[in-house]
Amino acid sequence: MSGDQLHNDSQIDSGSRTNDSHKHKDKHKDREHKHKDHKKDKEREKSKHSNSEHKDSSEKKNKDKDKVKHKDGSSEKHKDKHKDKRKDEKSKSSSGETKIKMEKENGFASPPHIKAEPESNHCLSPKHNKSLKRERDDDDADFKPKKIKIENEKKAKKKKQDQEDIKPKKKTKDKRGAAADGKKRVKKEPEEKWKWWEEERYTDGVKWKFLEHKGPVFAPDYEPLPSKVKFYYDGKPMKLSPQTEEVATFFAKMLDHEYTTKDIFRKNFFKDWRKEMTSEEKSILTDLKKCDFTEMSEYFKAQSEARKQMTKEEKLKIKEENERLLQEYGFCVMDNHKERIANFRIEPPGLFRGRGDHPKMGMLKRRIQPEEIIINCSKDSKIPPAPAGHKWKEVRHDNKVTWLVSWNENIQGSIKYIMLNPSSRIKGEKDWQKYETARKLKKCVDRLRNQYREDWKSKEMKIRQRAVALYFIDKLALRAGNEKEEGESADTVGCCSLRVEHIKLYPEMDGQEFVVEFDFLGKDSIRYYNKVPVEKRVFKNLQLFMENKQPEDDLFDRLNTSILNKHLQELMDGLTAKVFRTYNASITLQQQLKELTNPDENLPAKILSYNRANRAVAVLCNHQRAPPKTFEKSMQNLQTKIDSKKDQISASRRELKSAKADAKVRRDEKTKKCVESKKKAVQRLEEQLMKLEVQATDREENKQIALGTSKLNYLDPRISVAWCKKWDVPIEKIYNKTQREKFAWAIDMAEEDYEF
DNA sequence: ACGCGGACTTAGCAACATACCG
DNA sequence: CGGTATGTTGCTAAGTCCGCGT
Repeated sequence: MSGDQLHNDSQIDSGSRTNDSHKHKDKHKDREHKHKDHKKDKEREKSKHSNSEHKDSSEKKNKDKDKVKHKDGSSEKHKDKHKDKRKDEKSKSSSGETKIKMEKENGFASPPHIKAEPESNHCLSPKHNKSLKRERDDDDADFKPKKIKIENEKKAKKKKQDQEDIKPKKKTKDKRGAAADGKKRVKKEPEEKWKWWEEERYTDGVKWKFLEHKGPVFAPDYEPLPSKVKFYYDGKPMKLSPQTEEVATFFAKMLDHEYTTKDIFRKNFFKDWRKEMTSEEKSILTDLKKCDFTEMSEYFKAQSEARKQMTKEEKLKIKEENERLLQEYGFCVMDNHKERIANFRIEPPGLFRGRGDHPKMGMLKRRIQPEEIIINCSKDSKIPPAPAGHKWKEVRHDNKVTWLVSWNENIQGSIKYIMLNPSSRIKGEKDWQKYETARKLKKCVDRLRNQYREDWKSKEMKIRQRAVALYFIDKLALRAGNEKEEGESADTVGCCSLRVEHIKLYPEMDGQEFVVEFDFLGKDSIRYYNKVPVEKRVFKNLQLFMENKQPEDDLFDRLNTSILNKHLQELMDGLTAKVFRTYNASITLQQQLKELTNPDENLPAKILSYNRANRAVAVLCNHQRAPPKTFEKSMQNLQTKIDSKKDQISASRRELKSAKADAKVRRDEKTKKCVESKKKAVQRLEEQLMKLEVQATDREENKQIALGTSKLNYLDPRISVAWCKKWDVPIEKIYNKTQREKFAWAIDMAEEDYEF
């Protein structure tokens, strides 16, 4: 019934769909889909275990009586770019055999135990969330930065450090901290840290009232090579003009990287290099193959070797110089407070290397001149001077944005910015708000889920697609998937931009029904591979969406991120696709922590539990990393240690035994004591062994999973802080110094009973 | 609606710094 | 004390999403 029905229905509209889903703009000439880079992806490949379904109570009662059709007039606009054969070897990717065992950890993020709280209105009502705190009074009279509170941070810090270095009386003060971060120079923060989270916030898009900074630091000028370092063309030495030589050095420095052997890289490089050449050079240097950079390359290797061999003093000097630069340019004043800048250096010139199969790899990233720089600061601030003999492109005073400096980048034509550090108020507030939005989603996620399940039955194709896509985003934490211009970057996709070739449907597989196999490259060309059983209705819809389409056609041809987000916005104020990732990540952490933490276990075991919870999130979000180069070896080392520890234990046991025997015979105080101490020794060793084993497990499980990204971007830090408080785990075990700075707000405000 | 520029978040990797081991 | 394993920071590419102009 429903199947046939659907089928028929779909034919009604398949006409129109097929029509345009097959007309392709021909802008996509061809792209050679080589995907050589797949090696890496393969290595990382893993199969995620299937996730459990949302509760699917209402399943049976919905028959597919509805008609599916496109609303006529509905934009027949297809995202019909992908014509060419993007078929590539992906298919041969053996389905996830490498898999990382994670059992339920990677389960679907929605915990069953969250009951629907009764505030649908909460979510519906637009614009009511307003602020976490009172609004900031905007006519705040004395908001001008007359006095800068933390102005002496620098000095204070310095002094502190000195102190520290001199007399390590740190222990008293920072006993908990000492363990986790450096024992010696525990850098002290300035006494009273500014708690911006206790202040009112701006409304109406104003980001600051006062902003002063020193401008960017430019890349050092090019220093020509010593004349003894030769470049050869066709076997003959050739002196290059400085600009030409500079670009040549970029290539030389990459010589032993694999990508200098790639055609696209070489082609792009050579084309851009030639643009830098004098006409004479241009006429001579016509073939990259005849260019010999090896002497240059050797020279740079020697240089970096020499750098490593520098004496302590030399190194210290460099360090001091860097520190000076940081102190001068690394901070700004924003609204009365000195704040750290994230990236105060302009990106130096070099050869572009995108990630994955990037069509622009090898292109020359130009050196940026002051004349290309836009400075943003407040009118009444001291405007940073341009370098001598130069001027800025523009100085503007836009307090509706957060950046201090911007420039255009020549590879993608995008804008680059200098902005503040994550510890800054402006970033922190935003981050906090992000988690508040996710918590708001928590309150209405059940309603939303019911909604999209209903929409699977809609008669409008567009709505069905939207609903299925949303299901994926929710269940699998996929990214939204904006359209990308073809040929501008690597061919990667997200949910809305999935193509037919990226999924395979299996009505039945390994005893499970309705399995969808995903295999595509996502952000940063990281492979997403997963086999998921889905609800029947989803499965049927997918079949419908795929009817009469080519592999390179869009799966959701009536959907894009803008349509989806518009819909989400209507369901909940502030809701967009990425909120689901945040929500599902955070709720998974919370729930996993609850599940995995064993109150009786010791500290290392608790931390392992935390890492496992964290890992469950990383798996959900597909945060992968290349296995560390030294992984096997370090694993082996650890095993050796474990083995020797075991030996020690048995030796120690034997001693204990004989001591006991001895004690039985001699029955004096001394031997008794001896037994006791042997007993202790065994215990201690066993504890050490445990710790090592835990470490080994942790590391093994972490082989190709990156925890950092989720920790930094997806997990409400208050969950972690609360967990630490609850179980008496020092926060330093979970967050390093940078992370503690970024999450200072959460550390300060979350209590042990915090609920996401 | 749509396409695009702009602003801002999220991402993995490499270089660097520090802890650790023999 | 030097060399290596491990943790941290810097770097910048690659996403998301919004708002504007058409």
